[in-house]
Amino acid sequence: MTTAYEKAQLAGQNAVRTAILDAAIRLLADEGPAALTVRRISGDVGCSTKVIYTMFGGKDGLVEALWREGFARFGRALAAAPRGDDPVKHLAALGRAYRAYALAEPNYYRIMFEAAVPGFRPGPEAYAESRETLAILVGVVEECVKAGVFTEGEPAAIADTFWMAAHGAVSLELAGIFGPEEGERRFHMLTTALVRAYGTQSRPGPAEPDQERNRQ
Amino acid sequence: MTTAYEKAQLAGQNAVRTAILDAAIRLLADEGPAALTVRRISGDVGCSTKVIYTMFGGKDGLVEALWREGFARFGRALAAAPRGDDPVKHLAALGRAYRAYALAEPNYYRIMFEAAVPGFRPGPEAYAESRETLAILVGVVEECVKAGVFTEGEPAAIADTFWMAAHGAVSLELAGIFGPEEGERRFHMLTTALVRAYGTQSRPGPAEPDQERNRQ
DNA sequence: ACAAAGGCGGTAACAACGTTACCGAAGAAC
DNA sequence: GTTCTTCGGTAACGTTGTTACCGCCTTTGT
Repeated sequence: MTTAYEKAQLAGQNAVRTAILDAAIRLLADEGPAALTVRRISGDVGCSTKVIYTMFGGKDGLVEALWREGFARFGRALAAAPRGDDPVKHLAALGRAYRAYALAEPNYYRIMFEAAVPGFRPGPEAYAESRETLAILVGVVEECVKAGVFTEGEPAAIADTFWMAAHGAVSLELAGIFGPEEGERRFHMLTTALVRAYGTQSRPGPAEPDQERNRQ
Repeated sequence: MTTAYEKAQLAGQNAVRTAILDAAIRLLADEGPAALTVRRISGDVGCSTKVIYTMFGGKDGLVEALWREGFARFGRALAAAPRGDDPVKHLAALGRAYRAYALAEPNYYRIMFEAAVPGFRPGPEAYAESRETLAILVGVVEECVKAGVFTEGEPAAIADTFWMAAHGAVSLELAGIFGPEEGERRFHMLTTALVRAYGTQSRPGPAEPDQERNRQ
């Protein structure tokens, strides 16, 4: 009898690598980050723990691979949001896709944005990758500015605030603060408020000295 | 020679309890949630691990005590925000106090809002306590509505969106996405945008059927 | 084609973790 | 004064991530 692991072993080390990743992905989706133990994964695959160390350099390496996988899925989910004809509608669809992804794959989201695996912190180049995933959001905001529905402002900064708002909303919802129905209402309320704000932004004109800014 | 632990033991079990909590608090602040191990805490206090189990029922019980301590500190920080004469200014001060607390005691914040201690999930009554801490925010929003600067809307819902926005901002900043200076700019931009949005909210009047809401 | 060398992987161990069974001691109850 | 309960220290158990050791297989050199 040949196990699945032995078959993958014959197919080359790349097949073993993807077999391990698949097992980890299934484990993460089914039972959450706490089930991601080196022994459990190697047991599911049918190999020893040593293989994970030679393939990924340790648990952190494997989690980083999961981290990248999560961002890839996240990016595809955002790219699949209906574009429509109106950049504002595209922006709204992007927001719904953001929340839908976080709720559909909460364990990936927690690994990506909340340090769900105790020892793991993504490297500095990982932050760049996260921003790259959110580049699509910057593009849509740029279109909104060009179309004149957003009156002024740096697109990257505006996009960041949408990101912060969406992240805060789904983060609290994932934490259990809001139920699903309340979560959707609040998410919609927050994002539409932001759209309204940037549509009615006062020009830098006179007055409004913003003297409160640097107190505290 | 009498150790600090023996002295506390003579002073009653309450003194032992606070001695353990103090050690855990110091450990959390100095080295983060990963350093919160039963052995380490009991070693610092000078007692055996068993005491923590009789006092708190296990590590989760101790972490829950830290969780409550964090919310108490958070509540005091929010209450200390300068009230001023204008509810909008009070709201802005509240936002700055929110961010300042999260940056000043990030490990508490992570325990409270991101599951920084692996096994620990706060109980259902804990969510009620978290909302109670944020009640001050609801009160300020109510004042803004009464004063007419916020044109309409349920104060609790509006307050929730401010909470979501603030949480998302500091959560991404704590994750290292934004540097401190950029973090402050983005935080200010997001919160002022929300204030602007609720000040210019369109009355439920005609048109605006909001037909995008329940698609996806 | 045969020997030498290198690397890959399984076994078993190590340190550290949360948790608990055991048991002695100390105080409470009658 | 005797008994009984409760509390805490010791030492263990079952986990975890990680690695030293050592065969076995593949590859390379001639």
